[in-house]
Amino acid sequence: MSESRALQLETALRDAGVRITRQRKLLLSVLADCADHPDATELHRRAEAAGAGVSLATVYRTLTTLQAQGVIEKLEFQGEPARWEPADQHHHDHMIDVETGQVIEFTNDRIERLQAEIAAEMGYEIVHHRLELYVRRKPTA
Amino acid sequence: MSESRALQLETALRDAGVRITRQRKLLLSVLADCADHPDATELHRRAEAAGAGVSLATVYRTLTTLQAQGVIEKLEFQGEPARWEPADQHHHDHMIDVETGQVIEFTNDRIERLQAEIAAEMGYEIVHHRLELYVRRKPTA
DNA sequence: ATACCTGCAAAAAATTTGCACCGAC
DNA sequence: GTCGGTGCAAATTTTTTGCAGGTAT
Repeated sequence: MSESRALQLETALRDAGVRITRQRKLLLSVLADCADHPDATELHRRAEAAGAGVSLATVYRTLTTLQAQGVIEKLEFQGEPARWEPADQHHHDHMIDVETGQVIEFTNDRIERLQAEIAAEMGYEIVHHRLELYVRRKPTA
Repeated sequence: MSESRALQLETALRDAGVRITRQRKLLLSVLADCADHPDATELHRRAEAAGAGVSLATVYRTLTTLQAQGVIEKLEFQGEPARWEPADQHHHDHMIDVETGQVIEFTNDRIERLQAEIAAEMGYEIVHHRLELYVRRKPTA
């Protein structure tokens, strides 16, 4: 399943003129298995753990390439190194639990619409946006 | 005016146990004059331009101190160095014109409320948030 | 007088890049 | 075979820190 997802991407990338090297294959498979939002160093660690070698420089270059192809997305939370996630079909925002560091994804159409309205009112259109809620679990009274 | 604002802050800071040094006075006055959102290097440049000297290390340390005192706020836009703004009485979000880099401040109560609702629905309370709209001027058809 | 602050220069942390070699197509 | 990709190590960029001396209170 995540196996086939990675293969699917390889075809699409090749069609887009991106060469499928051993390192890229490896990173695609590591990314396909991500349930979380790892940074470059962590992805490098996982890739190495998966057996084959990749240099950290190549990890960075590959992430940039895959982002340009729309395959992954870059997340830049407060002051941490950049994290990455497979590009999803549906846009979503992020909630970060400040205690645990856990990242929760969510969507809300009303917020999306309001953002577009606000921009439009001021004569702009949205290219992209970033909404992050830094939260704490509510005390269960 | 911005003169008195800086003096006002000096008193408050002193009361909070923060020593008012020549360098901090200088930075407070530079910050009070900011209509924009400069980064540490830019603040350093302006401070030097204002006559007296400050080391960049001190600029960084002072910014951290002032942030801890709630006097200024740190902005971290996409991949750029951190920028700073005087802490305002009223919270606001930011719109960044991707063509010009211009930063526009805005507020929207409905968005604020929706955010709180979303967090609450999932059992969280918001500690703080970040909403950035990266926008482009709409073609005036 | 005593902390706390500052400058300098070195260290860190994250990411990028030059260059020679290698491998996908 | 060609052109783009990779590894390595060095460079960049932004920010932090150790230490010796300075200064606000």
